[in-house]
Amino acid sequence: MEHPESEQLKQDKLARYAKAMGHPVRLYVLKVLSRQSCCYSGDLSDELPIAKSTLSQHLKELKDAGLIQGEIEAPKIKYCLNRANWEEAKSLFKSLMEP
Amino acid sequence: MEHPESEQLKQDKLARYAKAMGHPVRLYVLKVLSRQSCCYSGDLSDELPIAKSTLSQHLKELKDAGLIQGEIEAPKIKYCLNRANWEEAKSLFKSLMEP
DNA sequence: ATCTTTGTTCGGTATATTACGAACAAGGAG
DNA sequence: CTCCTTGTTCGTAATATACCGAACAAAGAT
Repeated sequence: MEHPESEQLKQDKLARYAKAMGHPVRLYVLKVLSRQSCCYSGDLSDELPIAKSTLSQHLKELKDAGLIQGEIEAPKIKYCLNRANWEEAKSLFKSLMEP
Repeated sequence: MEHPESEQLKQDKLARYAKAMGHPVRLYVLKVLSRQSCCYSGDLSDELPIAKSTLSQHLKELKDAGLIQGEIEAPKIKYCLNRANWEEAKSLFKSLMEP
């Protein structure tokens, strides 16, 4: 019997998730999204003391890491957690920290 | 009744922990240490395909983030998890991901 | 006192991150 | 069509990260 996924691969995945979470702004976004279904970029922009373009960059990083996803709802964009990957991240953190 | 610690502060702490965990090598070190009490830098060096100096840098980052601590046991250095902070990190991740 | 082992620190380089404002798209409103 | 709103992308700059080999420091071994 072997692993369906190598430890190495899991490690790299978790590192990727952790890295994406390694900034206060991105963590804030994730917190908001984990507590409500979705939100608009503008909502976040109102609450955060950073330029729109900077926020956009952070959202892109979260998207690239697979933690969130955006859906166009013109003229806005609705952001939600990527639930599947969020659960995966949770499970990877758990198995690291609660062996 | 209020928070003994502001949400903001917790967020920043978690971001700091997450950032420290955001690299495969550092994650590997943490995994090893979470499964055995301690280890020596040399043990890690043998298993990792990176220069000693690079490993040393990663260990320093983990130390600066408060996740590990080193104890001199000449001529080696024994590294252990910083249990208190490890538990704190665990709890912060939990409260983010399992609200 | 010299050698050896173990790690850290230094110097250097390449790449990545964070941030901003200005310019640019996309699409609804008037 | 022209304006307005919403976000992204571009250009740029400062700082941080990741990595290596060489030099250095500490302390036990010979």
